[in-house]
Amino acid sequence: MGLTKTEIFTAEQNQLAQLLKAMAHPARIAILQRIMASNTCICGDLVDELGLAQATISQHLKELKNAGIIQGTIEGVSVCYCINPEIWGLMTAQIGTFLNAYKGPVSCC
Amino acid sequence: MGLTKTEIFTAEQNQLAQLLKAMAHPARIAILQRIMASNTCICGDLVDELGLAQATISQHLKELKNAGIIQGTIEGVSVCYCINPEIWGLMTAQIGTFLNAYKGPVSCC
DNA sequence: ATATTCTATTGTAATATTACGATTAAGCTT
DNA sequence: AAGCTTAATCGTAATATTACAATAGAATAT
Repeated sequence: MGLTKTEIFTAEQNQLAQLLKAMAHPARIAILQRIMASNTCICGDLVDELGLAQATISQHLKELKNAGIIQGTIEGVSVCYCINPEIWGLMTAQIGTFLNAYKGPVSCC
Repeated sequence: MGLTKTEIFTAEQNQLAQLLKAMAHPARIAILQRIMASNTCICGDLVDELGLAQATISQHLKELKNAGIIQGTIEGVSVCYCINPEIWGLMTAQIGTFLNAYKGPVSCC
């Protein structure tokens, strides 16, 4: 045990869960907010601004990158991260569809 | 180590992360979708319809309840779960604000 | 070439999550 | 009361996550 039974769920459910999971950590939310705040991308600034070790930031960035939410390009000696516009759009739509499926309290407990 | 350093993040970041985390599992997404599908609430139906053990479903329901996303009322011998309208609304707004903070690719990598 | 800077990776410890069998608790039914 | 149904809880095993020090890799600067 201990591992999610992905095979019993739909691809959409698994994908949505994966995207939500990628953002479901305060550090990663902070990272995404920081990237969005400066249109121009950043990188090692995150290490200074958030109070986490460099290895930890790098690990969080990797998770966001694996989920496809951000992308990084090497800019000389440093790495420039930014939002992946397509994935962000798809994700926003997918989350919106899910959340808007709720049509208020009809007759419930 | 091994525990999230919540103290270095804002209350908003921690709260949003917590809500996202509560939904960041295909089983919990399936549960929420199932609850939304039948306006009228369900309970043990989930055990039959999802392919997970009763204890596992109960555990997932508990997490959703802890996050405030759903609420359960005892209905005789069974328990009726439904969406918590207020939290759902707040959550939708909070996630929307976060996702809409991204204003497309301005000049990035 | 050597040093410096920046980031990724490796290794590791602490903790959390996921899943399920077994048990308990609470409410009907007879 | 005794039995049945439904759901929560406990205990446990397997795996995943979070965080960091230490190290490695890659590009620039001296």
